[in-house]
Amino acid sequence: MNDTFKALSDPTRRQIIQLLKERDLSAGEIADHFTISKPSISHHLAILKNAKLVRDERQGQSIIYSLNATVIQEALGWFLGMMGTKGDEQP
Amino acid sequence: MNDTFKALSDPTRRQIIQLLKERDLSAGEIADHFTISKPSISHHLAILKNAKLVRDERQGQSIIYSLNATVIQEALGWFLGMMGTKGDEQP
DNA sequence: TTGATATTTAGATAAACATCTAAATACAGA
DNA sequence: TCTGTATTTAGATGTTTATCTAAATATCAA
Repeated sequence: MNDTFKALSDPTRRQIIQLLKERDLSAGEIADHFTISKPSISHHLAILKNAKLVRDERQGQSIIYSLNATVIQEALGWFLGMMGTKGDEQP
Repeated sequence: MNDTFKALSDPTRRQIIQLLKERDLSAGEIADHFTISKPSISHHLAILKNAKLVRDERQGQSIIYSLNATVIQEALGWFLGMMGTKGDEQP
């Protein structure tokens, strides 16, 4: 779960997640939304992939990235449990 | 909001939040839960404080740390919005 | 197979970060 | 006011991280 938080600690990567919330995108399409170089975006994608927050699938020349809904939900739940304030536990 | 995620990207700091979920603690009591030095813990506390995730209040010789419930709730909401998967938006 | 497009890998660099020890500050009690 | 306790600040160090350019790999189309 540490990988998840590390992955989310970078603003570019969070923005990538938000983009993928709209629709699946190729690596190049993702890179087009940023000013940093394609290799840098590729690196960020690798980190997101390693954290299993996104999946990739080759489609011809392109590689299409998509959110891994399952792991996103898991992260959401974990975050809720971690951050939930004192009064939240109901026995 | 970037400060929030940066603050949460470190396992020690997440553990501190979990400790403070139980009850308010002095800096020293917090440090006792870890093997790293007190100055290091102090540094982590400063980062959490800067992100407004915790508050501090001097009480005699000690400084008591507590969760800032408001900001925690905000962070929770922001995270939910950020991570929420595609189907989540209901018009 | 050759050429063009899409993406990643390699290698380098500078900035940010976690950690330490030693010293400074703040407070309480005698 | 002196002493002891609690905490933070300063300064140093090694590691991790984000970024870049150049080169490698993979796929498609002619």
